[in-house]
Amino acid sequence: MNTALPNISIDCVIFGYDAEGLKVLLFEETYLIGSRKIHALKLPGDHILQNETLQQSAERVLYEQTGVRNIFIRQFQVFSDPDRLKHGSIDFESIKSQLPDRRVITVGFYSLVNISDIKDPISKRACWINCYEVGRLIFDHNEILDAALERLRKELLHHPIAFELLPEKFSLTQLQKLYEAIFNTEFDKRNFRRKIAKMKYLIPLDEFETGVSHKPARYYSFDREIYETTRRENFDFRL
Amino acid sequence: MNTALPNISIDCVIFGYDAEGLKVLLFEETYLIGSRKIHALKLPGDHILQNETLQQSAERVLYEQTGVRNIFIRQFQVFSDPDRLKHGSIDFESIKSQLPDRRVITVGFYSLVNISDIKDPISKRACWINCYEVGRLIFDHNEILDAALERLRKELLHHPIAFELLPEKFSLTQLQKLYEAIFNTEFDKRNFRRKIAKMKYLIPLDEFETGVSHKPARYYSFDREIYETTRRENFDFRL
DNA sequence: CCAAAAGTGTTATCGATACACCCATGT
DNA sequence: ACATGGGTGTATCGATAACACTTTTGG
Repeated sequence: MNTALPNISIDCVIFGYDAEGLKVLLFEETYLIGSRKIHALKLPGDHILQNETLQQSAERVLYEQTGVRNIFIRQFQVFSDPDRLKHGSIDFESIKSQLPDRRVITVGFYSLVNISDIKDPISKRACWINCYEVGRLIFDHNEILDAALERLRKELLHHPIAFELLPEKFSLTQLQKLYEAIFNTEFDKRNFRRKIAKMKYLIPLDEFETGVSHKPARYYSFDREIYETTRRENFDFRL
Repeated sequence: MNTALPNISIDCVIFGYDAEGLKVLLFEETYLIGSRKIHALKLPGDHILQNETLQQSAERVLYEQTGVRNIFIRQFQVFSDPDRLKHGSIDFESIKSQLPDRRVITVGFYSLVNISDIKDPISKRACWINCYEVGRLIFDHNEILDAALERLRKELLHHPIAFELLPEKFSLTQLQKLYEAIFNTEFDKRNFRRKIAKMKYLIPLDEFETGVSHKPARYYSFDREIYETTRRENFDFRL
């Protein structure tokens, strides 16, 4: 039988992107305090089962929340403070009786999805929240979210994961806006495009935006084949 | 009471450096197969206790093995394959009865120590092995070691952790040899030193090598203060 | 005086940055 | 015709990479 391991869970920071900016998928949990229902936001997560790896567990949670599979999702850090459940947006003592009476260590995963790929029926209790407007979450989930964003940025500097967040075909402006959303800054358009031009795995297509009242943008696509075969490990220890 | 959590352990990849090159600390475990004692090399590790974080657990193991505290040690990856104990240098079935009968997920830590800082009496069963000459280890420990080395290299490109491996005062040649050992390559001396010269937190001292039959090298030291205050996050997404 | 490692400079190329105007389209 | 965002080039500066000789010491 496939029981859950008692002391280990995973939590998923699922980043999504659309025209409004960078978002994160949060899940509304309901607790009873006395006879009052109270709602608290948390990251989606679960305990892991006897027969699955952490990776499989995270993919399962991701699928349950978004209905998509085969998506970029990666572990980034373990959170093991023995008191990690005692902090956060909701008073621990009030809900203690509704929580398992044992210590739980959690492994943080982060994921990138293209929001428009996701058909509506995610869980009714899940919602996309603008990444920079997330309020207080339950437990140590703010800490997990912050660490995920930091890691996402680091990763993005060296790996082409941005394309996970975009539709198959995208304009360079979309790509630039995405980078700007994630790094919370702005880039110069010409320099950005020069950089792009050096990436041989970004393929300019013969398709263009339609129905816009300005010069239509060319679409590009990301060619993973070319990327895998031409990427060079960059060697530089600038410290 | 401070019991151990049953399903979670940590394993430490402790890198050390001396004139002979980059080494890793391994631990000789003894198992009984029938009436024969057999020896197998593994990474030092332990289960974690109820009241400690993973970090504390790793620091405890590091202290037990090396006698040093306050050393750079950092988690890098969780290994959670349900069958992870079944692979490795020693036949799982033969020793199964000597292992806990449950699944164990392990968190890998890597650490850097200066071998010459370590007084002799490490555990009698521990030894330093040249990093590139490690044979087959028990369980999935080769995988953990490889991942640690990869992570060490990545980290070294952007953070000044090399100094953890060197004595307080060191020559530029020592530093270069260290980088060459870790990256398993060679660098041009002049270009290397030019790069060093830009790092304002590497302080040239008025002390020199003695007793060598060639021009004595100047010693340098690493100033963490200056590093912390002058480091800039480098922004570049070369993909 | 010899051996051994320390230390040092120049040139060519490449990548990063800063900056302003014309183009194609829908209304 | 105008408003909107798409698209392009140049000049300066700093970083990288390739390359060989002189210096200091101990033996």
